[in-house]
Parts: sequence; C-alpha cells; structure tokens
Amino acid sequence: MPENPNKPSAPVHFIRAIIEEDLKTNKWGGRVHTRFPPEPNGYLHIGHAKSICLNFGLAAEYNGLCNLRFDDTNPTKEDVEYVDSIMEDVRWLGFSWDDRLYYASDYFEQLYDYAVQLIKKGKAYVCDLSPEEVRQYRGTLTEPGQNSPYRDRSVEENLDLFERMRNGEFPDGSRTLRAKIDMASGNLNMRDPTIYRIKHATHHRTGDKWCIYPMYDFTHCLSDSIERITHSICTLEFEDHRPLYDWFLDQLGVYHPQQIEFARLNLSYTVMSKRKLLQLVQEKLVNGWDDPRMPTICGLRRRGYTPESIRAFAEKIGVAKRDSVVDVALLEHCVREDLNLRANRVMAVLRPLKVVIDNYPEGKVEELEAVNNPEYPGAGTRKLPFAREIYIEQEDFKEFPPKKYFRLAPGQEVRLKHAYIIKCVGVVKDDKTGAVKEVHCVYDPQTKSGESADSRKVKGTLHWVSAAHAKTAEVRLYDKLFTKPDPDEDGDFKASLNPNSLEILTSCAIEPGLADAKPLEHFQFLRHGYFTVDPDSRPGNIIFNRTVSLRDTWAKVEKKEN
RNA sequence: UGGGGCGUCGACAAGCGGUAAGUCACCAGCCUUUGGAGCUGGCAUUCCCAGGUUCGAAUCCUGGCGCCCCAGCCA
Repeated sequence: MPENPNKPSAPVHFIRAIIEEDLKTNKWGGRVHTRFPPEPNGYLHIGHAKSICLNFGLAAEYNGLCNLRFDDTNPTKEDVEYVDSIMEDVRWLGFSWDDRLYYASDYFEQLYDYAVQLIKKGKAYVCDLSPEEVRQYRGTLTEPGQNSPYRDRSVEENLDLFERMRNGEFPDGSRTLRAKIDMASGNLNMRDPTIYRIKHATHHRTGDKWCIYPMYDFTHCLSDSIERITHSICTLEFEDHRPLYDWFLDQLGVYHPQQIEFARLNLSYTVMSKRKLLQLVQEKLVNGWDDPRMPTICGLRRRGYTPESIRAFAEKIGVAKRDSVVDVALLEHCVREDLNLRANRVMAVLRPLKVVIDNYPEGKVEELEAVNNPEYPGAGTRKLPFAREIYIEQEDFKEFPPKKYFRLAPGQEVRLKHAYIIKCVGVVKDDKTGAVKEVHCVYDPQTKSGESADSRKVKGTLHWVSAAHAKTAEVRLYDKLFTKPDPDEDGDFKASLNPNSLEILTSCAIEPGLADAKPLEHFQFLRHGYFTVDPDSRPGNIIFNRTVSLRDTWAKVEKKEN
C-alpha cells in the first residue's frame, strides 16, 4: 500500500504539551500510562474513537502504555455483548492493550477495603435516607444542603451496617454508604456523595458475589490509582468531579494520577449519545448498531471506513477544551483521502441504459486493458470485455442536454473509459411512456484506448459495462441519517430523521471480475464513489455499500444553473 | 442568587507581549481518457465587547456580555 505523502506531522495540542512538560520535569519518572475506560453498556462510536486514538496514541507516541479497562460498576445496565464488541472495535482501530485488560469489577474487594478505611477515619457513613429524601437534603444549585440525620453515626455502627449491607441483609435502596464531606459546598459532587448502593443484581462477571456496588466516582479514580495511571484523560463534564477524586485519593493516601479534561467530539448531522443511539436501534429506526448510517465504529466499518481514515480524522480535529461541532465533511474528506490511494477503480453501472454500437461487429468481443489504480501503479491492470452492446448510466445520456453537459446526447461524442470514442446516432423510445429505452451509437476504431493513432479530445468520459458479460449486484446508497446539522435543535431528534437516508438499487450492472469480491474489500466505482462489500453478501448475490461519493463538481454546476 | 469550564474565519484549530499557522468547506484558474485525484492562487487589518497597562496586546489587568456542564442510589 502506498504511503500518503501528505501525511501531516502531529500538532502539539495542550495534552501533548502537558505530557512533554511532565517528561521534562520527570514528574512521573519518565512514564506515560493512560487508559481507555468504557462502560460496557453500548457500542463504541466515533466520539469514543477520538478518546481511543488520544489515549492509545499518546501512549504509543511517548513510549508508554495504555490499558483497556471496563468500568463495570452497574450490573443492571451492562452486558458481555458490549464488552466483546468494544474489544473488537478497539482492535480494529489498530490498538493493542497486550495483557492489560482490566475490569473495575476486579477491584471490588480492594474498593470495599478502601471504603472501610474511610469509615474508620470517620470520613464515610451509612445513610438510611430514601432516594427522595437524599434529593431533598441535597439542596439546590443556589441553596446549601442539609446534613443527613445519620451523618454522625459511630464508626462501629457504620462498620457493622456496611458489613451487613454487603451480607445482603437490606433491600435495594434502603441504605447507602456516603462520603462525609460538605453539604454546603458549591460543588454538588462534594455534598456527601454516595459511595456504595445496594443492588441485588447479577453482575456479568462477578455473578451474585456482591449485592452492593461502588459508584462510578469512587471506583474510577481509585481504579486509575490502582493501575498507576499517570494521565487520566477524560471529558469536560468530569471537571467538577476532580475535587471529589482528589478528596478520595488524599483521604486514602494513595497514588494520585493527574486528571486532564478535553472536549468530547460532536459531529454535524448525527447524534452521539448512547441513549439516542440505543433508541434508534431499539425502535428499529436503523438496522442495528452496525447499520452503515450509524456513527458507531461497527457502523462505519460496515460502511467502508478504514481504521487509517478514522485515525487521521482524530488527529485532524485536534484536542481542546472548547465545545465544538466538527463538520461531517471533514470525516468524509479523510476516507476519500485514504481510499483514493488504496481502492482499485472498477466500473459499475448503477442505473443501466443499453447502448448498441451499430458499427461494431456482432459477436465480437475484445479484451481491453484497464489500469486498476492510477494513484498506485503497483495495483496492476486487468482485462475488461468489450462488445457491441453495453450499459451506461441513465444519467449519462440526455436527449436534450443542458449547457455544459459533456456526456452522451444525440450527435455528441464521448470517450468510453479504457475503450473507444463513440457518437450517438439515435434513440429508441418506449411506445407508451416515451422514455428512452436504448441508445444507438457508432464507434471510431481508430480511438482505442492507449493507442496513439488518435489524439482527439472529447470532453466527457463515461464508465460502462459489457451487457453480455455484466454481473448483477445490489447497491445501497447512504445519505446523512438526519436532515439537520444539529438533529437535536428543537428537542426531538427523531423528527429530523432523513427519510431518504437509504436507497437500495437491485439491478446494478458490474464488471465481471467484481462478482467475487470479498466482504469489506474497498473499491472506487469510477465516477461514483467509494464502495465496500457488505458482509451480508452471498455467492451470486453481492451487495455493495457506498462509503462516500466522489466530489461532484457537475452536481454543483447543475445546481447553480437552476 | 452557587460551583466548574469555554469564547480566534462558515466548521475545526495554532498562537503564551513583537504585529493572525494549518486543515475542511467555499471561490477562481491549470491539468486530466474518472466533471475524481493533483497543482496554483483567493479566502480574519483582526481575535466576544468596553476600558486600561505598554513603543507594541488575540496574548497582561479591570469590568461587562455570551455559551456549555453540575441538583442519579447512571457513567
């Protein structure tokens, strides 16, 4: 595969700057140790890809390590289906965690001990308030909260109660373990946050061993500490939680990673929240998590995106603290740039129109040589059958051509890619509908592709497929899933779903060699775009997904003329 | 009337007191047997606003304004 000569050198964003400074001052003894910590409650999307590329990328760049850790502290929402898909997606993106696969649930015993330590220090207590009461005691954004009546229980009583919580003596929701911090803090996270809650639920890894589960805030910072993470990179909304993490770590006197927050990715014309994506799947508004219209990693993979293009995208969008929405056109640019170099060009006629070349001998078949990829000579050439009857694209012929239309029209000449120049001499129409059924042309034998006898210039070049040799294929054309840059604009993202986001074409004519392409192989359909073979393809019934169309200046001209 | 962040081109994003990088998008031209790709050029006298400090401010100071996040026993 050719190297992209335009590969940009990595820009120094603020996190790189922090790491380089830390390396210079030897803050972590030269170590860079990050982690990607997903909760296994959904499929990964392009926003996670940004985080994955950041965490694994930084580690690789600075000779460090990056762990994969599942933050699996809520058994009622998590599932092994998700842990499997997450591992597959991270691997596919091109990253490896070697033997550093961890689960927060591996630390449950250790975490329990930490909680006991807090109780012994008088820094945590068992609270009997109901969820509603806790909310009332919490106060509001502008008013301080009130202390729980259970806040001053003795260490002995707390120890006893907490142990009995673990032993399953109390029902769900009846009690919690809370940190004793400050009910008047302006930061609500510091108003005696919950550390443990009772959930008599089966965990996907620990089974029924536990009926109390630690909360995310407690678990996350301590898991990072246990793994001796140097840079705990997370998104902006956790900035408010940092004081709480600092408090836990300091009270316990344990290893203290440095947390750095960055802005999560938003992409135009799509939604990124797990809740909304789950809704699209559950309500069958799309065909599953890997529907090629989804911004999920598996959706993008099935759509034909490459790991390289996603990594390039992650690099190009940068890393900062400002809320932003990246134009989906940048993502599309990244796949085009990658696929332009690696995808073989092939000919596929999506909406066939028959062309008969009147002066071409009946029964004759020529094998024409075609270059596979002009951007990469190493891709070689292939033979293409040419005969008297061929298919061209319906939109490549117009009986009454508009201005600047360089394609086929009565009396007009075009080049057939890799073949001859032909001239339109007549049309056959359907008696009833008046639609053009067939176009008649004559060819000039002197204009065979690659033979220098002729230097005639024609404005247009069309792709084509020999009618007798063509194979049939199904092609799925995808458009944006939503009609608005911000689907959430007026609070109802489903209202802005694009009814035309999928168009299925079932009678496409493809060049013969394409019929046995392998799933996820990438091609450029000449003059159309980049396509990949859908994994649902079966022998004799091949399906192609359009990854992205080619830039289409004619479409722009056409639009402007109107 | 709480706490935490953030405001640089249509969209991302550099810049860290010495006179506004780069990318996408867009526009124009060249080139082309893909109306693709490639190439060339254009695209912020100005950095949310107002004052101030300075020979000099996007960068420092003061005061405004705007946007985002937080009141799960979710993560």
